[in-house]
Amino acid sequence: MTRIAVIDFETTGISPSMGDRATEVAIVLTEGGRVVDRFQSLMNAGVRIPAFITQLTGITNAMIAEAPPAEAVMADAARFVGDTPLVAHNAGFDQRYWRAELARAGVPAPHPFACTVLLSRRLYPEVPSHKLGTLVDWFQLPRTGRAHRALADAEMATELLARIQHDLRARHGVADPDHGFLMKLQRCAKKALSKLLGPGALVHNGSPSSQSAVPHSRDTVEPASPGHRYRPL
DNA sequence: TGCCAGGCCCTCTTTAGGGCCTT
Repeated sequence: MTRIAVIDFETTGISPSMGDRATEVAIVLTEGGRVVDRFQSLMNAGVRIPAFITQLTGITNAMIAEAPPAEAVMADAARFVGDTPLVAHNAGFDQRYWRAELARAGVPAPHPFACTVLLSRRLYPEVPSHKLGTLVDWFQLPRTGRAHRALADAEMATELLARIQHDLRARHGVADPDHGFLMKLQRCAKKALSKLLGPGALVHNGSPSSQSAVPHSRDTVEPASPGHRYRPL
């Protein structure tokens, strides 16, 4: 069964190379397109959170002060992921934090990252914006919590990934759009898409509501609740 | 308060510049 882990970080800024650190990580583990496990934790990296980041995410310095050390959280996260390939929305961002924070924890980070922004740009050129929130609204995907919190964003990215995989099967006849195929698709030049997806690769069929119903990836699992580690009952 | 980076992508391009996307 194909496993994919969808990850999202909340951070103090946009660049770990400029000293920014992760403040929260969430990972949604899927198997065969269904959510089978979740991991979420705030983390204390010993840095202060800028006010505008608190305004954006709702994560405060007081919340971080009570959180476990970043190195311990990242080691747990790495154990949770194992060798499962990762997916993120704007994966370059999350991959940089994944590598930077795991390096601080002394843990290797060889995981390949597929990117739902790149996949969305290739599959849905008609969408006016490829921001996660815009795509969720466009496809009428469920929202499970406050945007810009790690677990809620990871859940939304998981729903978007399910939509992408559904459309690859239904519209393009891809029997198994696994992580390897997603990596190949996101690297594929737009002019070469028809070779990978067929002659109708860039032909969309109208508004999202006119398309066939897509089963949600979280339909069979319990909704998220506060805590450090989430497991479906 | 707004900027900080990095990779992708488009175009009035390719010897470049700027928008998008993430926090």
